Amino acid sequence: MNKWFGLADCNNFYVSCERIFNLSARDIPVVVLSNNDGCVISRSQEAKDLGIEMGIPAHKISDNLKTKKLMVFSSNYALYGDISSRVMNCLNDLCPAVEVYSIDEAFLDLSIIPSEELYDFGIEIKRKIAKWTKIPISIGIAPTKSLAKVANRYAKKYHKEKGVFVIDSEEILEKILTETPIEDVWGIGRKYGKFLKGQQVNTALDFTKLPENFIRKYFSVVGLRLYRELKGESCLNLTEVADKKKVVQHTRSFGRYVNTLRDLEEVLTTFASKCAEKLRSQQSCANVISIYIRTNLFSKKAQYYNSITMNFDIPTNSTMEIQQKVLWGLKQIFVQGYDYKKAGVCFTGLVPNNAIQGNLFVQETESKCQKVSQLMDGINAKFGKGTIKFAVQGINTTWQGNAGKLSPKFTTIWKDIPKVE
DNA sequence: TCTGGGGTCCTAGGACCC
DNA sequence: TCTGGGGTCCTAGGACCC
Repeated sequence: MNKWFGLADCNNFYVSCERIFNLSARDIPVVVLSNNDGCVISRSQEAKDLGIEMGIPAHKISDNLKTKKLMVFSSNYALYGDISSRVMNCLNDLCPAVEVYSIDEAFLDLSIIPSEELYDFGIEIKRKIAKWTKIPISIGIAPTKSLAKVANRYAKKYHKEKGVFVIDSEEILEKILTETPIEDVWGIGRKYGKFLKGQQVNTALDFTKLPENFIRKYFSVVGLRLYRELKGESCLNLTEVADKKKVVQHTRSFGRYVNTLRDLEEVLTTFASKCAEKLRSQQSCANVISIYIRTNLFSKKAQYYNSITMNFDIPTNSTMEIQQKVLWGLKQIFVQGYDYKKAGVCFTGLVPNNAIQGNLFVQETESKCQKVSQLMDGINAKFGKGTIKFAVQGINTTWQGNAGKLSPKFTTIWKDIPKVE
């Protein structure tokens, strides 16, 4: 039996989320900015038409703000995350099997759908998602995941009205691959794209015509898989259950410069506490923690970067234990006299809670710390994030990033729920 | 003035073991 | 003085993704 993969991808996802509740954002150019209102990370079609590029710094679109009717939003991840899970739930209801690939994309296993019905099936999914969630999606369908990606891109670009495209014959496959520039292929980034173009490999079709030993020589097995997938041989399966994270981190730029040890303590213990919550929510403990602090890379002033990596005697996810480690580590790397702009905390060596190796030489304090963390999680779940935290995390967190254009958390906070009057 | 954040996988090379 | 070969594990760095 033939395999059929679908790729459902939300169009301009963050912008589309903002448009659900904000009617004045429809039909005009809209962009959503990254954390700290730094860069453009989502654009409506109208904003794309204005020539606003993906990833450009926000200050470079200030002209558009003045002269065009451009609407700007700070990113509202509480909203996007919630809308995303609604879309994914709908896809789960409609499809035999779903792999959530990112906040706005999912692979679908459509192998049981008769091939002559695939297109209509795609149209129906799209129609229902639009009706149920107000999010427009595009769907690409093909015999491999990589080709479903290609088909999806093609649907967005050339079949915008219908938003569905199926690669179901050799002729169509060849035509699509010819019309897909190599740098637009999933898995071909800037570096490989440049290299391939230098070799006169300009389209996805050119790539599939290369001899296999060329691929083996210049690409890893990832490239080889892609090569085979583009030729129609399915190498990547659908994985319905997401694995636990292998790395958990929290890094942010600040809304203002930070110069004191005390403020950095607030920052890093806050970041560490967010990570600890993430670790507990996936029932993992960490063996290793790294922290770093840095000045503003884009500034001409004196630069400083330093990091430290520390091991725990026994893997932990307890906020208290972690914060003690952070405070000690920060003292090792902090140097007075710089304007700090960014910091981060990263946990690695993650192990499941129930598979923790004890340490002969350390007395286990299993522990009040654990209980305190669990209690705090409970309180914060009930009364809202940040209801209770450690004093070291500070109260007047003036270093927090800018988010001047933040929309309400329409679907996740009671007081923000839209009212009909 | 203002430039994001969180991930994955693979490979090469060094340390170490028998 | 002569000093092998096969293997594992870990880490850093690079490439990519959304």
